[in-house]
This record gives sequence, C-alpha cells and structure tokens, in this order.
Amino acid sequence: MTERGGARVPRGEARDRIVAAATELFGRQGYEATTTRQIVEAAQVTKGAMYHWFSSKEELLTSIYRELLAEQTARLEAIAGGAGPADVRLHDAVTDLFAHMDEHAEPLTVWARSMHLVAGEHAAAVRAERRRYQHLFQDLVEEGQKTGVFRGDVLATVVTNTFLSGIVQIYRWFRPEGPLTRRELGEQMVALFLDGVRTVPTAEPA
Amino acid sequence: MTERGGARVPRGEARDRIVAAATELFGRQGYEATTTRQIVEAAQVTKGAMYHWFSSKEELLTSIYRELLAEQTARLEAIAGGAGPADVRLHDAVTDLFAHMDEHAEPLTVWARSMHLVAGEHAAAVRAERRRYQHLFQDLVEEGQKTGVFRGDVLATVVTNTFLSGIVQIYRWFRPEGPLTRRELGEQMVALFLDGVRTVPTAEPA
Amino acid sequence: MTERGGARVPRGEARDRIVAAATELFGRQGYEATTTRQIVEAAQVTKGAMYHWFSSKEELLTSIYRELLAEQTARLEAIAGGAGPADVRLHDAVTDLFAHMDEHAEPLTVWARSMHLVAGEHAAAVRAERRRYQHLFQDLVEEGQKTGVFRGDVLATVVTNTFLSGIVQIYRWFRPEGPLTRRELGEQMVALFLDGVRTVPTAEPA
Amino acid sequence: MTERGGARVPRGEARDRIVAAATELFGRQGYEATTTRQIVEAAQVTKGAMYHWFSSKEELLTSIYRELLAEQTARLEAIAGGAGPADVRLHDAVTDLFAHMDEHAEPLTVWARSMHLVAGEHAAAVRAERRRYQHLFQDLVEEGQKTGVFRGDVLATVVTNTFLSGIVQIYRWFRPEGPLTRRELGEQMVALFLDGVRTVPTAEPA
DNA sequence: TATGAATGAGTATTCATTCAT
DNA sequence: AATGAATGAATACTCATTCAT
Repeated sequence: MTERGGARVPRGEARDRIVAAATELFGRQGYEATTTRQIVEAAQVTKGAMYHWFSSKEELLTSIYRELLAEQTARLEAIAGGAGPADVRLHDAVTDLFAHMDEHAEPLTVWARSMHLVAGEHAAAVRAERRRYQHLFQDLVEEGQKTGVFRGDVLATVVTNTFLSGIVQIYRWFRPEGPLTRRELGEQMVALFLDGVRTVPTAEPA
Repeated sequence: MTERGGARVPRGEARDRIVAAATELFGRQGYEATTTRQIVEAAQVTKGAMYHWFSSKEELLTSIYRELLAEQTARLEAIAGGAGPADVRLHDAVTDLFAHMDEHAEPLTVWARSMHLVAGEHAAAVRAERRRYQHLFQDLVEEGQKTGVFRGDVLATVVTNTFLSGIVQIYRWFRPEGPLTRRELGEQMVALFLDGVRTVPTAEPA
Repeated sequence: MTERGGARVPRGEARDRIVAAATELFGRQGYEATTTRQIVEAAQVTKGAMYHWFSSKEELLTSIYRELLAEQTARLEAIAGGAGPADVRLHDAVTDLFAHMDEHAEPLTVWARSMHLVAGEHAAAVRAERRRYQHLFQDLVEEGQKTGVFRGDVLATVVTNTFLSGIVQIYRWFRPEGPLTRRELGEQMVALFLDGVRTVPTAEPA
Repeated sequence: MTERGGARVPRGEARDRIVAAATELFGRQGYEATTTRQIVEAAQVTKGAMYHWFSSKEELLTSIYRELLAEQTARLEAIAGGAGPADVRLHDAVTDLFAHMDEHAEPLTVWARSMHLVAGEHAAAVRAERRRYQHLFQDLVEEGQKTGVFRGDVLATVVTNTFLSGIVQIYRWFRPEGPLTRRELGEQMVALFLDGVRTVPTAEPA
C-alpha cells in the first residue's frame, strides 16, 4: 500500500490507485471474495482502465506480491549474508521483518491469505521468488545447525516453516491498540523461537 | 436452517454423504472453487436434499469444522485438566492434537484454507467456539508461568497464538509423502515450542 | 381470521391455524410473495400437515375467499332483496359491508390483492361466486336507474365497479388510529357515492 | 445500481428494448410470473446487458412506473395550478388522466398489479413520488371545499383516496373491447365522482 | 391425522473479461 | 490512457409438491 490510512479515495495516478484499492480489499476480504467491481469503485476508475493496466485480476494479485517480496528478499539477503553467529543474524532478520511489517501490513496480509490461489504462469514466477525468500531463511537455520548454535534434531524445514507461519499469521490476532507494539511483539516472538517457553529445558518429558 | 441448536443432529444416509463429499471437495479444491453442483453430484443427492440439511454452502462448511472443533476441545479439556507439571501437559496436548489431526487432516485443511471467507452469524458462532479452545490452551500457559515452569517475559497470548499459528498453517507446506510422518512432525514442533532452536540459550543477543 | 390480534401462535386445530396463518401472510405480503414454508412455520405445522388439509397453495387461497364471500353474499342478498327505495337499500348494504370489514379486514385484503391470481379449476368456482356478489350489487343499481332514483347516463357496470373498487382499496390507506372509525368512513363513502363531492350539481362543466 | 439519481438517464437501444419488453410482459403476465429470461429473450439482449442497466428486476419495475408517474404529476400540476373553479379543474384533471392512461395503459396496469410486491428502498422512493401526486389532487379538493364548491362533510383524504382507488382499479374490470372507450369511461367516472349516482340528492336516508 | 426427507425444474443474480470507440 | 456497454456461462439458492411411513 502506497497510502497511509485516513484518506478514503487514493490520490495519484490511476495505476497506483488500482493497486492501493486492490491491496486494501484483498487484505480485508481475501482475493476470491473481492470483485473487480469493488476494486474499480474503490479506485475510482473504470473497468476498462483496470484492464488497461493489468491483464487480469490474478496479475493484479501477483503484482502486489512480487513488489513486496522483492524488497523483503533484498533485506533478508543483506542481513543473512552478514557476519556474526547464526542466531544473532536470525534475530536481526526477524527484527527487521517486524520493523517493515509496520509499513507493509496490508500486502503481507494479502500474501498470507491468498498466496495459494495463484495458479498458472503467474504461479511459477511468484513461487520461485517466494521459495528464494524461504531458502535464505532456511540456509541460515542450516548454517546454525552446522555450527552447533542450533539444535540438529529438528529439520531445518520444520524450523523455517514454523517461524514463518507464526509471523504470517500475526494479522489474525495482533491488534496495534493492544498492550504491545509490533516491534515489542517481534522481540517476544524471536525470544520464543530461539529459546522456547520453558525455563528449565533439561527436564525432557516422556 | 435445518439444524437445531445444541441438540444432537440427526444423521440420515444422505446427510452423511453430503458431509463426506463436501469435506473431500473443499479440502481438495478449496471452498470457493467448489460448487454446490459438484457436491450434490459427488454425494449423489439432489440440490433440494442438500438444502434440506444445510441452509447454505457456508453452513455446510462451518458444520464440518464445528464438529471437529468440539471434539478437539473435549480432548484438550481432558488433558489440560489433568495432573503433572504444565510443560508435560502442554507436550501431551500438542502430541494428542497431532495424533488427532492425522485422522482428520482433510476437514482441518478445509477450515484453515477457508476460514476467512466465512462471515456474519456463522463466523461469530465458530469464533466463539474457537476462542474457547484457545483459552484452554492459554490457561495452561499462564499456569506454567505462575509455577515458574514457563518464562514470564513473553505474554501468554503471544505464546498461544504463535503455537496455534504454527499448527494451523502446516497444511500449507507439510506433505505426508515427505521425510516425516505427521506424528514425528508433532514431536519436532513441540520440542521447538518448548525449548526453541538455540542450543545455548545463555548468549542473549543485543 | 379466526384470531384476534395479540397471540402470536394461533391456538386451535391444525387446519384453523393454517388458515389463520395463511390469511395473515397473504394479506400482509401478497399471495405470490408468501411461501408454503412461511405458512407452515407461522402455523406451527409440518408441510405434510398443510398438504393433508389443502391440496395446494391455491386451494388455500380460494378457501379463504369462498368462506368470506359466501357470508358477504348472504348479507347482501338479505338487504338488497328488502323493501324501500334503491338508494336506501344501497346505503344500507354499504353500511353493513363496512360494519363487517371491522371483523374481516384481513381476508378482504387478501381478496383485493390476490383475486386475479386464482386460475384453473378453482378460478371458475370463485369467479362465479364473486360475479354473483357483484351482480346483486349491480342489480340494485339497475333497479334504481329504472325507478329513476339513480342517473341513467352512467352504465351500471361503471357504477358498481367504481363503488367496489373504492371499498376494496380501503386497506391501502385507511388507518384505524386515524380521525375516523371504519363506520364513519363508511358513512362518508356512501354519501360520496350517492351524491358526489359537488354541492351545486347544476353547473355542468365542458 | 446503474442509474444515476436525478440526472437524465442515458438511453441506449438496448435499454429501450428491455423496458419495452418488460412493460409488455409484466402487463400481460404480472411481475412475479415474468422471468428475467423471458425479458432478455423478448428484448434480444443478454442477461448481463439487462443487469448493466438495471440492478434488479425490481428496479426495472419501479423504473417503468416512476417515469410514468413523473409525467402524470407534471400534467396534474399544470392543470391543478390553472384558473377557474375547483370542480372544473378537477374535471379537467381526471379527463386528462384518462386520456393519458389511454396511451400508457400497459405500464399503469403493470404497476397497479405489482405495486404491493415492491419493498424496501424502491417502494419508499415510489411512495414518496406517489404521495406528491396524491397531494396535488387533495389540495384541489380542499380548495374546492374552502370555496364552497365541494361538500365539507366528507374529509378531503376520503374523497381523494376514493377517487384514485376507483381509477387505479379499472384495469381489473375494464375491457377496451367493451361498450365504452377509455375516454368515455373517464367522462362517466368524473360525472359520478362529482355528482354521485343519485338523481334526487335531497332524500337523505336514515 | 400427521411426519419430514426428498424432488427437480426453475430463479435472480454475479462476475471476470472484451472491444469498438 | 481510457471509456462503458455488453458478454455468456456459471452460481447459490428456492419452492410447491410428493410419498413412504
């Protein structure tokens, strides 16, 4: 979303208004439940204009993804490729992700909700980018496992997917008006991911 | 509305066939992509019969989930209300949840995928039941925090939501044909939840 | 309607409850807009019960008519067949009709609204009865024309239909809470029918 | 909703054909008995085209009526606002109304038959316009009462509603093939309204 | 004197998309 | 860089009625 909350009708060029409207609607109602009619009404353009800029509703969805994903991937690359122990870099990566969610909450919601609906040609491209992002994350986990900083009895895929699931679902329950800011939430979640809930990790049950 | 609130729902042959067909189709194609026509054809009933038992496609979806949720809530209640330290009971609860998911993977996938499409009355009813489930979980976490078995620097809501998010999302990446069974995955995820990825929890970063 | 306002669920035998519910619904929403489902729910019977007593929705409608029409016809017959000048008898007939509308407002509404929908076998019977009623009225008008008490330059059909239209439409605008009782309204309408609005009937325009 | 409130409605060929077809079908079979399928087939357009111009079948019905009502209101305004005694102007207004009905018998029949099926927003809009028409009429009656040309012992509302009921119902019994033309009928009805049936208005009964 | 599950043809409406201008 | 009328196939849902029990 290129627009901060408050203004109802997005200003700017038609294309931007379409993207902003679609992002907001996809995020709030889901991709399937959003009609092209709603999009053009919210963006205050005609259907023709929308199809002038995007060849289909699906392309509109993938556009939103890819823009976001590209940025996120670049940031993760920078941090993961840095120096220092894996756990510290993981911590920094997640912290950074949360910092950016403040500004990109809506497209991330879209991503979480509607990713699996992208099919056909578009799917391939998006899935490839998405896999690249996930791999950067997973590589970091695997590196930590090799250097002994992370446990080896849990598969790196399990770790990565569990982490990302937790993050991607935040929009479902987190309320910015609540007791925590998004950044504080980030700190708590990283702490949880890294060290778990248990204070005395020795007493293995069963 | 054909179902009488609270009372045991009568099961005709037709009703069972409808539920089975819908579960399978929703799970495979998603809720929106499944048509009532497909459901009645698969269930070998007429449309009228389907609408005799369920007042809408949405009620059919929520029915499937509510039945399952009720069962899961009962199981969690039994385990969480037992004796022993909180971490052991949490471990047992999650293990049991995974065992149960093994038998009911389809309807759970259905729900995880289509939850956000349900609105209004139905959503409210399900959310209420779902909240009850979550509270059972959260109470267990809070108890552990009070007894010192769980860390107190992370809010119980954060713990609970993070756990459940990880679980609810597994249908997105887990493949039963892969290296792990669902139960093995369960073991790894509990381990992760309880003790984190890090082997040396002392070296707190930043 | 066999029921005075106040009680929601009509007491009494099933058949009576069905008639009462149908009358109320047909009167309020119209025949076409009322579903058998609404009728059986309001009457608190099953569909089977309804079809046990009435072979179709249409028969239910005609039943309501015929009961009312038979009574009304009998009363009109008694008055129209009496002695005295035609205008006095017409006056008495209309007065009597208004007196009875107090108790039969609902079925009269049904009659006014849905008469024209009755088709097929039922139609013939109802139309015959309805025509009989109208003819009693019209005979009275024609008699008055012959005896010179009524004007001859307006067709008796026009007079009759205009009278009855005015009466049948009352439910559309008359409110019992308003300045007039139904009987007072009756007096005013008869006065209007008999002598017109104009005080000086001599000055023929055009 | 495709129509923009207040502004002149653009007329494509297709829109005109839809209105014409709907008017004819509604008039002949009734609103409920007419399907959208029949309308689009008769108008030789697709369903999509119909829903492009009218947001629902109900809007199509109300459109037909509102257009007509607006015209009639304008005519009544012109005549009622003229000079001369109230009874002459009333006579002229009704005569003009019948002349107009002669040309627009179909849409008027449509409305008289189906009015009660329209609910909600559309009904409210039409009722407001309809009330405006009725008030013009009633004002004329009240003026006549003040100037002594009309009797004062009958409420103006009663007069107005009785008049208009008689007119609105003529579609139920009038047959153009019968002994009278619509204009002749108009003359007889005005005569009746103004001076009543009775030749000797002195002999007040009871 | 009911029950209630089931029918099946039919309904109004939606929606992503196109294309001449 | 747009418009907006039109498409056409598909969709969820309704409803009077039946019938074995």
